[in-house]
Amino acid sequence: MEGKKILLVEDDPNFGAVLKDYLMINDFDVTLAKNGMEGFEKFKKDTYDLCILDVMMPYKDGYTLAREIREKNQEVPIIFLTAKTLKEDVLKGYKVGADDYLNKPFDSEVLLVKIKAIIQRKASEVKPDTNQFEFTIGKFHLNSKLRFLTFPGQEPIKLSPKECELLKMLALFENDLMPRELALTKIWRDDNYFTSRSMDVYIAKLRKFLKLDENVEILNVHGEGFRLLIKQ
Amino acid sequence: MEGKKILLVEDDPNFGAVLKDYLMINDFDVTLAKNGMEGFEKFKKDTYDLCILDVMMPYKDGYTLAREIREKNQEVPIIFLTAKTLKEDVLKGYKVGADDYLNKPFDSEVLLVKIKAIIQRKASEVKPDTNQFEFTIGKFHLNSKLRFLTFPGQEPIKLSPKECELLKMLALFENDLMPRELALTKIWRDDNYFTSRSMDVYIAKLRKFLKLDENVEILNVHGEGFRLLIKQ
DNA sequence: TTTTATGTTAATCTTTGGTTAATGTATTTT
DNA sequence: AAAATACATTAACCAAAGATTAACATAAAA
Repeated sequence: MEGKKILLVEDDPNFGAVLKDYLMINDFDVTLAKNGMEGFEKFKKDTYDLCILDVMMPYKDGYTLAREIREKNQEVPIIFLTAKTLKEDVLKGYKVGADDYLNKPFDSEVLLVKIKAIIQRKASEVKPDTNQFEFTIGKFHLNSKLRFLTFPGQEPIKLSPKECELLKMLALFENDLMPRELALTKIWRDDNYFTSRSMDVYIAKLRKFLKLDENVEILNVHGEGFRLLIKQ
Repeated sequence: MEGKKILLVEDDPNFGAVLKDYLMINDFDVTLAKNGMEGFEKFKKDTYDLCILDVMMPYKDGYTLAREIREKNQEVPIIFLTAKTLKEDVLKGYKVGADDYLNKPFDSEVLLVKIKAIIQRKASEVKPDTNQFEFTIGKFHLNSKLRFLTFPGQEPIKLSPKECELLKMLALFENDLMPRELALTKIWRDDNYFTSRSMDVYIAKLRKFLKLDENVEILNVHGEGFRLLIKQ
């Protein structure tokens, strides 16, 4: 549950700051945006596990923002914060794809319980895309669930979570460019100098493993990303 | 969604009847019980897709009933109806394993939306067959009802409830990953540092028992969970 | 040729898991 | 009621696994 990324969009700066601090104390990684516009910009730039949106905001209200977020991402859970308890609002929220509704003023402990319940629920749902976990990479076979990379006549190689996720993503883009930025935001959940270097380290590790099959190779596309090349 | 069975436990006969009718008009198959005692009797006699429990009831309140229901069945969704909005009550409800909370007076349309959302969610969850209680684990045989683990030429080993549940869950995932989080939420009903360590202690105990058969092993998948490996 | 991006190794830091034993807690036996 | 028991949780310590960072080397682009 630790380190889950939350996008908090709240126009009241005091309340926003307090709530952010409270969530961070409880081991969430919180990004605060002070209006709908900024919220959507931040949403596009990163990958979040949960969005908490204030309904009443100037320029762009919570519902509009939620609809925009849903266009980009059908999965991410959304919680609305609202002072209103009007039925139409609640129904409107559910229609836009809300996961829960919280009336202000609310108890922080209740919010925490709800957040945990929602994140846990989402985690246990079957995701159609991410569900594939068996890959053939040249003579190799990758099981990304058990994190095993097998090669005929060899003991299976155990992969670390990062090694495994990276190789899986390369395999999904087989022979095609896997953008650097994509791997960083999806796997490292952050895109900066250090995570970028970290990724390079992992590329080196994978190359070492993949040496067993001379027809498999990870190529760099300068400034763009990497390419898992599988010859013939 | 049609014909789903709902157990409605509500002591106010007027309100109960109205709600029952409303739900039946909306194609649910509703059984009404007028107190906790009767509710539990009816629950044991049939299989329901959802329970809607009033919190405030004479003799046996909704929480107590929910706990009893949870003992028999960890899966069935529970919605509480309550006039109170006290924080402790909400938290208590979630701890007992509630799926949602509704404050009276509530809007019937909202209730309907919630019911549908919850039933749909539960339907999409994968549930391993929890009724099975006989397992073959290599040369071992586990009876999870009597909590006996037998090995040819040995006195049967008596297992404690936790030992047994954990081994059973591992057996259900035989040779596949049993996610740590799943065992914690299902068996320990909580997922935190201490329950996690407690589980590790139980894994150690099970490993000790399983040593008798060198083809049976509990492997760890770092950060993910455990795997009951049964060789050939 | 100067800057920027990548390759690689090793050191350091962090998180997770294994194990034993002590402590807590409820139930049963005496 | 006290003692015994069975079981579960917590603590403590160590080991293993994994991730990041630093440092230096090399390659590609501006």
